[in-house]
Amino acid sequence: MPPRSTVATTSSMPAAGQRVPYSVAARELLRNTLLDAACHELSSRHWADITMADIAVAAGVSRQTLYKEFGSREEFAQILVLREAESFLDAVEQAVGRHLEDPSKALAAAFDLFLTAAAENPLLRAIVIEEGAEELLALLTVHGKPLVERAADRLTDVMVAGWPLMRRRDAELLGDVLVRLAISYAALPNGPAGATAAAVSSLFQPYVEKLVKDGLS
Amino acid sequence: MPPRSTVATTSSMPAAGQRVPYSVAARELLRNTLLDAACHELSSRHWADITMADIAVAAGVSRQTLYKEFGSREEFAQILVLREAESFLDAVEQAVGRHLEDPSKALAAAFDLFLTAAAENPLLRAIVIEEGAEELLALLTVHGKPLVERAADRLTDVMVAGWPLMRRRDAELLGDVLVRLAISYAALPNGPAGATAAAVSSLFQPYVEKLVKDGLS
DNA sequence: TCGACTTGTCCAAACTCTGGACAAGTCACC
DNA sequence: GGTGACTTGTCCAGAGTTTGGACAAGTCGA
Repeated sequence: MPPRSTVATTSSMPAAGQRVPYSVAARELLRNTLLDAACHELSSRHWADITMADIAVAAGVSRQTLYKEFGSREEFAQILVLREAESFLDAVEQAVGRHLEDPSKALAAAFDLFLTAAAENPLLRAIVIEEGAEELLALLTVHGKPLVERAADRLTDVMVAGWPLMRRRDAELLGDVLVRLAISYAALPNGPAGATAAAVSSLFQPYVEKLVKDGLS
Repeated sequence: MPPRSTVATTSSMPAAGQRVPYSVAARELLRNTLLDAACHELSSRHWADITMADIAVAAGVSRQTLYKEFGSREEFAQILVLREAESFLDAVEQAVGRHLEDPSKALAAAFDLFLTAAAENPLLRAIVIEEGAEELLALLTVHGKPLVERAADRLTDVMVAGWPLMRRRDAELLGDVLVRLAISYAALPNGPAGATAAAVSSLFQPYVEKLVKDGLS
């Protein structure tokens, strides 16, 4: 089995263990092999020092194949970041699911889990701590539209599914705000994860309780 | 993620999570996709009713590719059985490793685990319980040389590694005998797994204790 | 004995990956 | 401010795989 370090399955998780035709699985494997190779390189060098040729070689593939699969260095970086985000979102969804009875606790648990994992994640550490990763940093912030939208969407979906009385437009706002806060605290922590999570959770508690209980807008 | 149902990694398990170049991973994926497809078909039909074309289609690949990868139907079946065996051997090795201090307990635990897993394994059930799998059955018995040798080898290795005083030629005999017994009881159970395991273990206990303690031949 | 079907092999066409080349751009360094 | 070393992104011919259609030989039930 080709091992993926941080992510359980690939992006859109269709009913685990499903039968995938070889051609699809092979393409997925190629993309993951390349993304994995980049992650691996990142553990020893700065993003700015890693060339497309390095990544191709590390994946055991030609530079041409890399370009064919991900149009440009920019796109490659974008997808690298998005893939990592999916694994965080998987974890966050599970955390929320474990506290459906208490939205405030769910929020705190998800935030705590996210910040703790973020502090340990190799890719995020490379972006946040080290120099020479400005290009990647931009993908979380000024060029982070795809990331924020995708994350807010998934967060919205899990909230609407878990708390049916909550209106979608309220969940959308909350999702967007929470994602932005999460990224901010991941990029620039402010004390231990648990404390930040508790603080943010207490701040949103009244609002969330209201939405969940009587669905007011 | 390309899902393998029963086996954790592919045969010769090299230090999990190791970086594999794409071309190698892709070939492995192709083989596993085909073997998985066959397993899947076996859960609804007899082996004799499954054509090579069925397997190729189920894997999303041409019949030609299947033949190129595994010369013939015979070879394919052989490798299907051997792959399943590797997953059993992984489990058995772990069971032995958990009881290194008491060889008799190790033997009983491994035998128990093997028989229990064998009773539930879809491929083995297809061979043992259903009609129309004679071709596969032969691969465990009259044509089972590759299987028995491979299993005995791995068992020998784990014993020699775990109990250094044991002589290799004694371990080889013991490995061979145990594998043959295990196959026999898997094919034709004789009471519950635990009871069989305990009985076999008690039978071998004096011999094993002697080999482990003073390495006499 | 016939017809339907399978296995195993062949081949040309389609597709994918490779590796060498090149223009355009960046950047350190003189 | 120019030079050389290096990277990105694109191109292309050639190598390697996969495909699908075809066929001989064999099996098996009717």
